[in-house]
Amino acid sequence: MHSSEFIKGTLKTLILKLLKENGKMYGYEITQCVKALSRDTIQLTEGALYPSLHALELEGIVTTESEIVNGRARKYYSLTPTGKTAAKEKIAALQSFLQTVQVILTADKKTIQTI
Amino acid sequence: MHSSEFIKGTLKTLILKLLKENGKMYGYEITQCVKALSRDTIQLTEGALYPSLHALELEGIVTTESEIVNGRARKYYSLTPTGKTAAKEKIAALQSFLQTVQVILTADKKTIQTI
DNA sequence: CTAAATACATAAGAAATTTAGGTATATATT
DNA sequence: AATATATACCTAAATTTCTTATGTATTTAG
Repeated sequence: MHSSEFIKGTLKTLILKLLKENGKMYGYEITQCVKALSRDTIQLTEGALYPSLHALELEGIVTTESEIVNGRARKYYSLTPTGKTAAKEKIAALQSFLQTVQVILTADKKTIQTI
Repeated sequence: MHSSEFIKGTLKTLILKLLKENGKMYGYEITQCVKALSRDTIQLTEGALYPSLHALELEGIVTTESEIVNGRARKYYSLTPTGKTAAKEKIAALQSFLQTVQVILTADKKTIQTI
């Protein structure tokens, strides 16, 4: 279960993507979802996740509602109207960026040297 | 020329990729190369680039040689033997990570909700 | 009954980047 | 001739973001 050092900067956008598709999710659920979707290669740390969620709330991107389920507190996060717009933009921007990086990483000598 | 906030964590690996293909490059050349390969969407900042290069040198990943070209000093960076191995690993790791993130970003509701 | 899983949180420290500044030469523009 | 732009390097303070470590608490599995 080799975690990667590359999550930097992508965490918030990944959260927004999951919230966009799932409607609402709670923190622990997000960690498990990312773990499953990444085939156990990305294990979000709680020390990174919760502060990110709190920041998104402060920014007005998400709202929260607390529930007690099976005797345990859960805090559900969902996108605000502003958040939905922001999510679309962020997701598109990240996809575009990833594609650009892929182009660079897969470029061959000729392509790079003819610049 | 909209720069992205996602470069976080990928900078060193991008440098290694370019050095791997080009043999040796100097700082300014790296910024121009990334700019061109990214169609002007990624403009490396010098404040990020030079400290990264210096760190790679300290780590023994790259070595330097200075030259005067057209009356201006250039500092060429190239991979050490250790660096070549490290570069291959880093590049492969980043590609694998990017693919994983792409999978998540392009997953649809059904896929995500059936976890 | 104890460990693991579930579920939240924060805080100190480390790492990486942004922002802003500095130096200097060559070339293109006015 | 003067000025702006491009080339070429560098650093340092502040900020952001993440890791690591720690804490609390309940449920479930062994």
